[in-house]
Formats: sequence, C-alpha cells, structure tokens
Amino acid sequence: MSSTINDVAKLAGVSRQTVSRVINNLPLVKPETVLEVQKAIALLDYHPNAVARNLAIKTVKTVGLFMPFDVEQVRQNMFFSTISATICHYYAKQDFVLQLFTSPDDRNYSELFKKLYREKRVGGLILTCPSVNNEDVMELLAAKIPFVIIGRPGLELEQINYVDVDNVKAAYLAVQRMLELGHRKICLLNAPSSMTLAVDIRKGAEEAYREANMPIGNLSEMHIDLTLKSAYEATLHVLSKDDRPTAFVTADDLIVLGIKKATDHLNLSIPTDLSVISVIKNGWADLLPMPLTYIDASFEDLGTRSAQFMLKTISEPEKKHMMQKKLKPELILGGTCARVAMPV
Amino acid sequence: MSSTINDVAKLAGVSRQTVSRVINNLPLVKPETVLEVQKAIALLDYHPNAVARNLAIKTVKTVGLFMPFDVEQVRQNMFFSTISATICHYYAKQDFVLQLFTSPDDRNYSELFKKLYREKRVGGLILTCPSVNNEDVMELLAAKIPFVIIGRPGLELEQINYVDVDNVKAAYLAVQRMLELGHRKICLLNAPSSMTLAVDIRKGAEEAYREANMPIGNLSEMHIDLTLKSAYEATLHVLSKDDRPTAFVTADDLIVLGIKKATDHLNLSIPTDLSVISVIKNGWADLLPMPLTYIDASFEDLGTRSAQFMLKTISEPEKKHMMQKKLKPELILGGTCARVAMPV
DNA sequence: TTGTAAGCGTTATCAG
DNA sequence: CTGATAACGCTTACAA
Repeated sequence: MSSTINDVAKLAGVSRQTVSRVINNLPLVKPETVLEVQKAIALLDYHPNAVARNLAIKTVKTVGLFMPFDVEQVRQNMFFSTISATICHYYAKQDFVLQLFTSPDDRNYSELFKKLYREKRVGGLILTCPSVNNEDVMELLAAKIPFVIIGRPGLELEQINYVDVDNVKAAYLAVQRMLELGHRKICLLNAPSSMTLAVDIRKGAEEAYREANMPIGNLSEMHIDLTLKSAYEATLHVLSKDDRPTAFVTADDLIVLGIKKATDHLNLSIPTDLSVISVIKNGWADLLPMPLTYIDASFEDLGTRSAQFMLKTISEPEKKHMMQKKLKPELILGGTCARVAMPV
Repeated sequence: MSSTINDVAKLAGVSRQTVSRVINNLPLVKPETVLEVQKAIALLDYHPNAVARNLAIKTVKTVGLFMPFDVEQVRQNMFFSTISATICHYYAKQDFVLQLFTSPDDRNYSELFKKLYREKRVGGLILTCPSVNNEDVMELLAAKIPFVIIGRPGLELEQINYVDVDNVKAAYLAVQRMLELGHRKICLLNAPSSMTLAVDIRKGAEEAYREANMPIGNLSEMHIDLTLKSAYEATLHVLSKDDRPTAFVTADDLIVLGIKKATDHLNLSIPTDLSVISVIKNGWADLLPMPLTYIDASFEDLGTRSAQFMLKTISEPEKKHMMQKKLKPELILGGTCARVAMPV
C-alpha cells in the first residue's frame, strides 16, 4: 500500500492537519515544521490521494469533452485532434484532467451528461457542436450542470456559454474578396444545413452581396457532407451546368481537395478557371499543390478558452461565470484565387 | 445538494447497506425490498457518487491514454483519433472512463505516470509507442503500475504487456508482393529509425528478399518523418538517381501522397512507372485518385484489446493478466501496383 | 502555530 | 436476508 497523510504525520511527529496545510501551501505553518513534513513526504514517497481529496472538498477537477465522432467524418477528426490536444496541454499545468467521451450508440446525450455529473465523474462539460440539440441544452441548463459549447448554440440565451469563430464574418470576408476580384457568380459549398455553421456562412455571404449591391440571385448554395467524395461529386455537378460559377467558397478545406480532384478531372485549373476560398482550414490544405486562400481562425484558442472557462467555473462555483465569445477571423491570401477572367 | 445513499435509505425505510446492495445488484435482498429501494432511488433521482465509491473500494475505474502529440505529425492524429474513439466506445458500455494525456513540455514521462497513479487519478495506463522509452518502461514495471503498450516495446520482457500489428509480417507481405510482380529494386520509405516500427519493417522486407533468394543489396531504405513534405522530398531525391527503384514500400499512406505529388511533378505515373504499397493505412489514401494497395490491420482492434486488457487488470487486481499480442495483417490489392515494365 | 473532532458518501465486516 | 459499525484518505471547522 502507498503511504497516507497519517503516515506522514506520524513520521514528522505532527498532526495530519498540519500535513494537510503543508501540501496545500496554506500559511500559518512554522517554516521548520514545513521542512520536517516535507522531509517525511519525500521519505515516504507520499502522494495525496485525489479521490479522497475530491470527496472531502466535494469538487471534481475533471472536465468531460464530448465530441460526436464518426470515423467517416474525417473533417471532425482534425478538429477533434486539435481541440482535445489543446485542452490537454492547458490542463496539464493545472491539476485538472480531461475525460473524453464520444457518441454512445443511443442518442440520449443529456441523460448521459446528467448521469456523469450526478455521479461526480465530471465537474463540468465541454460540448462541441453539433453534439447537442436545443432540447439537450435546455435540460443541461435546467439541471444546473456547468457546461460550455464550442461552436454556436442553436439558441440565443444569455445563460448559454460558448466560444465560436465568427463564421458570419469569415464567410463575409471570403465572399467580399471574391466580389472584389470581379467574381459575380459564386457558389457556396456549404456544410450540412443542420449545422449552425451552415447558417452563419450563408448569412455572411449574403451580407457581402448586399453591401456590394450585387443581386443575390447570383449566389448559389449546396449543402454537402464534409467529405471528399461529396465535395467531388458536388463540384462535378455544379460545373456541368451552363452558367457555371467562377468561384467557390467552401465550408472546409477538405472540400477544396474535392474541388481540386474534380477540376483535375475536367481539365480545369485553379485559380485560372476557378477561384476558391475556404472559410475554415483544418489542415487538409497542405495536400494541395498551391497554398490555399482561406479564412484563418485559431482552433487552439477555441480549446484553450473553453478549458479555461470550465476550470474557473468549477474552481469558483460561487461566482457566476459567463462567456459568449466569437473569435475574429482573418483573410489569408494564398494561390487559389484570381481576378475573374471575364467579369459579367 | 443531490441526494445520497442515506436519503434513499431513510425514504425506503431500510439501512444504507441494503441500498448499497441494491445498487450493486448483490443477491440476498428480498425482492420486495429491492422494489422499495428502487422506488426511492427513482423518486429522489439518486445517483451513486463515484468518488465516494472509488475511495471505499480503493480502485479507480479510470484509464489514462497517453499519446505523444505534435500537431505537425499529422499521421499520429489519424491514429490518435481512431484509437481514442475506439477506447471511448468500448468503455462507454462499462463504467470505465478514458482520460487523455498528451506530451507535457518536460519529457519526464515516467515521473508523470507515477504521479498520476499514486494520486489515484488513473487506475492504469495505455501507452502508445513511441511515447515511452525503455527506461520509462522499466520504471513503470518497478513501480508496479498497470500498463499496456500499443505498439511493440523496445524491450523483450514477458512482464511487458502490449498489442501491436505484426509489422514484420506486414512489410514481408508488401515486399513479397513486389517481388512477385517482378520488382527487384525496391525502396523502403521507412518511419524514423527511432521507432520500433521502422526496425520491424526493415526486418520483414529483408525476410522477403531472403526467402526469394534475391540479393539484398537491391533493397534500399530511407528513414523519413511521417509528413507529406519529407515524403515528397525523399521521393524526388530517390527518383533523381540513375538506378532508380521501380517500387516503393512505405510506412504510411500519407507518404504515398507525398510520392504521388513527386511523381506528378516528374510526370511519372503510378503504377505504370512506379509501384507503391503502404504497410499502414491511416485514411489518407482516400485522397488518391486510385485505390491504394496496402497492408491492412485493424487499429480498432488495437484500441479495443488494450482497453479490455486494462479493464480486466484493474477490475481483478488479484489475478496476473498478460497480453503480448501481434495482430496479423493482410494484403489488400488496389491500383497502385503493377508488374514491372522491364524486369532486370 | 498546531491539534482534535466531525464530516464527505460509499463499501466491507460481521453480527443478528 | 438485514443492519450496525468501522473503514477509505482527506479537508474544514473549531479549539487550544
């Protein structure tokens, strides 16, 4: 058996309360006593039992990260890796810890979350969209479970905490750039319509058209799965039409790979025949032969901020913590965009 | 505050021991009493406190998954996602839980592991190669910390538990196939030499040459980072030589993408001018225009088996659990291999 | 500055 | 079958 606080106390010739004070760096302990205790701790190779501590302080320094995970949805994986690794790194310095959860077979998420929280397995949750729907969120709120969403929640309530990239702005920047370059017929290869991301991208694109006083009828849109295959097929379909668009704005850089595959097949070239900007860059773009023009936002920030928020929320439950943050994205010029050949 | 076992006991009019029996499905409880207790549990929305339980049973049903993580090493990410998601899925059905750890800044892994275990934050560890070196492993063994390695450990000791793909066999299959197709000059685009994977691939390749009675001098090898860039550069370098190989055997399918990029650049085509087989398929191959010929092994199995092993080890600490498993890989024919144009 | 006593919410032991 | 009573290892009053 490993040694306990009692063993240390006995060896150091003090009470266990004094040992507790020392390991928690509380003041009011005579320096000599501290040394004595530390010596005993080192001698016994004592490590405070986190389980017992959690029971005593009635706090669980564990954050659950929930991500809907489907091996086929490769884009998610990139996001998944980045977010989880970032949170891990952040918590490594604190004594918090990350627990991973992916979609169970049944979809009753809020029940699962409530169970985890009630059983004191997690002190709070970081949820990624679209792992939760509005009812789940309402249930979590009702159950007073601390949580934060990465992404924009479907509901606009001030009690709902989240961090997201300002995707409206991102799409606005992308489309604005295309319009500046003389493109008029722009096609949005957008995320599945169930995602708030898709709604935001549409909104930003429309804003850009409106601001430029362009007829919004020229803006076309397709909702596709975030997979190479559906991007490829969608591109072939769109480009086979008579009045094909001269520019694509995509929800993800994996889609750009699909577009590239399609243009290669059709003997078209980027950016000469077709301009492309991606609203999100997940890492796929490195596989392109040319640098991608895209809208940059820090996913690391998403992870760090959510991790920090949960840490504060759990550590200081008496305070009301709030966060409704939209990170500002930025246009990064690459080589997949060009002035339109013949402006309409 | 949420309700405790005492509240349930009081409401059901029994002792808390009886409640404990009911929630743990122990026999020797009168059916009527069970019903009474269950009613109380439902009424109070009672959830047993896992922290208190762990303290009482002195067992931590938490497994730490440690992966060295570097955003640049993209290959790892694919592996990372697959393994962690698989383990999560497996544990979701049990009441075990996965805690994620990625490389901290300092490299003193065994210290970290010992701390986590002593502090009862984890009941055991799943380690992925090459997150640990031989000294770390010896320290874990000495400290009697339950752990299992995904990958082949550098040391051959029967106390060290692991699951791995039989990469010797995998490389053997790949090279054997190339030899059958008439290739003689084969180049191994191998993993970094620090990885046991690299050693195994080399070994399997040599076995295939030996068995075919081919001069091993025709087998060349390069150790490269598992990144697109280094694969691209290595390929350009290898193909610029006078007696260029007619076939590549790679440690990963991301490397194949690098080869493809290089052959595109050199106006060579796969498989006409160059045959390629990958010893590992992580998911990148979907981005190729043709199906990849590769050696298949189930990463899901790696995750499930290690998860299961740790579960048993933690749940039944009295027994000695052992696992030294090498999964058998299999050749999957795709379109990146052809009979050599002019056999030497 | 230090020690004592009383929890935290379970499970284990042993008697009934 | 059921119920006291004592752990489990730590923290938090409160007392000295």
